[in-house]
Amino acid sequence: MPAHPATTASPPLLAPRALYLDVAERLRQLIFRRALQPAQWVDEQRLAVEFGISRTPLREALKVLAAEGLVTMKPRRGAYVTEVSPTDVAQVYHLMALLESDAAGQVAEHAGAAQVAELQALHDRLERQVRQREAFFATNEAFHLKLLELAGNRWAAQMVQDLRKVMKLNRQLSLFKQGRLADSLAEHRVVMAAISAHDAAAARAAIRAHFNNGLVATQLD
Amino acid sequence: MPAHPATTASPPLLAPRALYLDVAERLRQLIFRRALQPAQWVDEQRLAVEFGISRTPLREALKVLAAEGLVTMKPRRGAYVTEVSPTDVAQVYHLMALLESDAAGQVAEHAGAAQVAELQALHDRLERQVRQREAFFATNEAFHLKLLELAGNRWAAQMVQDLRKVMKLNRQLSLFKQGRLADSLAEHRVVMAAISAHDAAAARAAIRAHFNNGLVATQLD
DNA sequence: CTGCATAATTATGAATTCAGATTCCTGCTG
DNA sequence: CAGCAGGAATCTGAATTCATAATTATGCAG
Repeated sequence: MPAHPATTASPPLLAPRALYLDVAERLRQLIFRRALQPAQWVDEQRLAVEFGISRTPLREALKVLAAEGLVTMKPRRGAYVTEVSPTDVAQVYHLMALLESDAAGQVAEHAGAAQVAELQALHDRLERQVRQREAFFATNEAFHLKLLELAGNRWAAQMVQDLRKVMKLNRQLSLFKQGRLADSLAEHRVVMAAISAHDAAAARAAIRAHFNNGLVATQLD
Repeated sequence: MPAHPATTASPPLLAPRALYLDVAERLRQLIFRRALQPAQWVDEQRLAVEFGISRTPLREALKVLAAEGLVTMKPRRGAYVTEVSPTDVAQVYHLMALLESDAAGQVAEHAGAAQVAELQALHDRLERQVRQREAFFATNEAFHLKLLELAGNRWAAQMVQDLRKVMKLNRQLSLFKQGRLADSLAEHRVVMAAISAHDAAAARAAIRAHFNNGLVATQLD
């Protein structure tokens, strides 16, 4: 009788998930941190050595990033980090406003007390992190993703996640602007109030205003 | 007009485009034609032989389809064609309504006469093809994509294209329902009228109604 | 005959190898 | 000295090979 230390173990023991997905995530981080800059050519060989893997999974990951819009594949000359124009930024903000305002409306209408509490908890954390830019950034993203999750449309959630990845390509993120953090927080309060009051129209309007202000912030100076 | 840097030169002479993209398209066709059915395992080796290629570009293509949501990768056991539940169908219709109604509003507000004429030409073709299911289907898709193109948001256009791919996974497409073609055409007339009149609110409402009716049609019988 | 352990087969995931195209360098020519 | 031709080096894209996990088949014990 074989002694099974972990018969309950989930299918992936040593390989939690596919390597190419890990590599894709590492590449995203490099791109977001500007270790790979917009328009820059992606050196497959160098990265494969750096990651300690072969080019095969790296190339698979690059194709996923290409489908997400983070890189562009040029035939016979490899992958290039996508450049995001001001027009792109405006279009992506517009779409995020569209998708998230719809989600906020749904949540305001259908969310139960427990779900609203989940959102409120994230919002409260935001209030406390207004002085910590990085933490605020992370919690802000968590809040928006939770909103999408509560709305219950997995396709919308996936889309917004992809759009957020693209936005991170843009150095001029609104949250990095002077005074924007406090403004953003104030706008979040309005969103939370509308959702708590189950006022769908107000929630939609608040989210639209939030994203519109965010877009305007990126366009200043 | 200062054209884009490299619009004049045709980069792909002998290599029209990347092989993995061709393979991805062939796989999509197999999936849409039910040669690969929902929940079915995708046999890499068989397909590689069938396509006369190695498994490498095939696996790259599968990763792209996974990012699009057409297949699901299960670690250590390959790719499976995505199953689309009735809930998924409803969610995807909702998103297409959201994105396209916004696009229709933009077009109604900002499109010039030439652009409206382009749409009208496609609509006129639809009117003539009401008895040819396949042709109607193709022109219908062309109309919707043209609408997105005229709205000018490339991210929205890409999203709707991906959503349409997912919808094709569903055998119960509304256009295949009895009497739905004629109804769909009537709804398109309302959309065209609103756009021609540059009535954004009416255009948005017409598109929403169009998709809502389409969703309801998939849910009947 | 049923159920489980073990061996053989098969498939996935990744590394390696190979072919062909592109780029870069060198040296020649005008 | 500039510009181009030719060739070496480099890189992409794809095939092939290899290791390991999963599946199926087989045989044995109860």
